[in-house]
Amino acid sequence: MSEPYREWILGSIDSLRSRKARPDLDRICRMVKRRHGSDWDRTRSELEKLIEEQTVLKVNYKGSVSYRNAAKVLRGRRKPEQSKCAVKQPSLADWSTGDSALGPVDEEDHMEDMEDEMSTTAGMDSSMDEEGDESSLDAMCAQSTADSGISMSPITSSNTSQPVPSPTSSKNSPTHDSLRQDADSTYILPEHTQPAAQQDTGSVAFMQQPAAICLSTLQAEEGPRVEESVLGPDPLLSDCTATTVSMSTLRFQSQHNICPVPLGHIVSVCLQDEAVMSDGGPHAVSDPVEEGELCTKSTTEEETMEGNNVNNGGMNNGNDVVKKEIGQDPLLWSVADVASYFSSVGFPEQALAFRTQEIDGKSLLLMQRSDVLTGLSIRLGPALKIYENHVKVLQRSHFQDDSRLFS
DNA sequence: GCTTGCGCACTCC
DNA sequence: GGAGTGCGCAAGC
Repeated sequence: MSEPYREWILGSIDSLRSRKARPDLDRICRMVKRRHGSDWDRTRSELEKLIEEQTVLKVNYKGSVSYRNAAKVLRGRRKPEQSKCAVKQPSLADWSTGDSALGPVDEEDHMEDMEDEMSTTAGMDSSMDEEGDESSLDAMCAQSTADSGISMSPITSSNTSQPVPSPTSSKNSPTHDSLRQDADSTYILPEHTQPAAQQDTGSVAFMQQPAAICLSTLQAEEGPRVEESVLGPDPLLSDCTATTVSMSTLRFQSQHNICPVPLGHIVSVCLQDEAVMSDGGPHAVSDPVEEGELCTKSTTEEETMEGNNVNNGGMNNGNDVVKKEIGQDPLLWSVADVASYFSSVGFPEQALAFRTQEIDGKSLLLMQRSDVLTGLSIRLGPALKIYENHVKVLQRSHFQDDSRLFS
C-alpha cells in the first residue's frame, strides 16, 4: 500500500461523506482520479488493500456498497464510555443496527488480536449476503463488536478448523431473525478472511470477528480453559502461569471497556508476576532471558531480535534525549513519566490517554500493538506511530538490555 | 457534464 | 432529541 493512496482514498471518503454523498467505489475512484490523476484500477486495488488492512471498511448500506474511514468509524456513534461490551449475552440485534453502519470500535483490536494469536484467516466472499448463517453467528463474538453498531458475524479460523463456539447459535435463534431483518448495513471483510464454510452457505451477513476474540469473550463468562489449547499462549503473558488466562481476559475486558481496571493495572499485574518468577519465586522460570525474548516476540513474528537491533523503528535521537531526561530505564517510569515522554515526542493528546489508563513504565513495556491501537481510545494514526516508533522501540531496547544482563 | 452543497427523511441509540 | 447516513435536487464551474 503506497502511502499517498491511503491518504487520497481516505480523503476522498471523508470528502464524500462531508458532502453527504455515498462514498462508493465509483465516487471514490472518480474523486481520486480527478484530484490526483490516479488510475481508476489502481485506486480500486489500493482500496482493496486498505480494506484488507482494515483502514477502510466496506459496508453494505441500504443495499449498496459504501466505504468507511475506519479511523473515523472507530470513533463513531458511541462514545467509548458507552461501550456495551459487557459480559452480558448480547443479542444479534445489538450488533446489527440496521442502516446505521457505524464503526467497529474494536475492530482493529480484533484484527490485531487475531494477528497476535492466530496465524491465518479463512477466505470469505466479499459479496454481501444479508442472510446470516446462524451457525456462524456467534453472539459472543458479536458482543465484542457491540460498540460498532454494525452487523458482524463471527469469523472462524481455517487455522484451527474449529467453528467458533456459539452458545446462542441456533436455527431458531430469534436474534438471527433480527439480524436478517435489521441488518441494513453490514461490514464486509476482505475475501481472504471469509471462511469457506460460510461461502458454502452463501449466507454470511458479515465476518469480522476473529475466533480468538470470540473465545476470549467466552472465557470471560465460562472461565479460562480454551485459550491455551486453541489460541496458544499470549506471547506477552505466557509465563504468567496461573494468571495467564485471567490476565488475558482482563486485558480483553479492559480494552472493551467492560473491565473497571485500567489497562495499565492489568499489564502491571502480569509484569509483577513475571518479576516474582524471575526473582526465583514460586513460579520461577529457569532462564530469565526467556522473559525478554517472549515479550520481544510480542512485536511481530517476522521481526527477530537480530534483524531489528539496528532499526529503531523510526525513533529518532530526539526521543533518546527525552528518554534521558526522564530516565534511561522505562521500567522505572511512573505514569507521569510515560505521559511526559509521549508529550515530549509530539503526542500530547495521546499522552493524556496513557495517563488516563495509568500506563507506567512497566505497563508500557508490556503493551501489545492492540493495546496501543484500541486500549487507549486514541486515533489510529497516532496510535500506529506511537506503537511502531516508540512503544516497540522502547520494549525492544529494554529487553535487549535485559538479555545482555542475563547472558 | 461534473462537482459540490445541503435539505430532508430515515434509522439507531 | 442527537447523531450518522445518503438520496435527490439545485447551484456553480
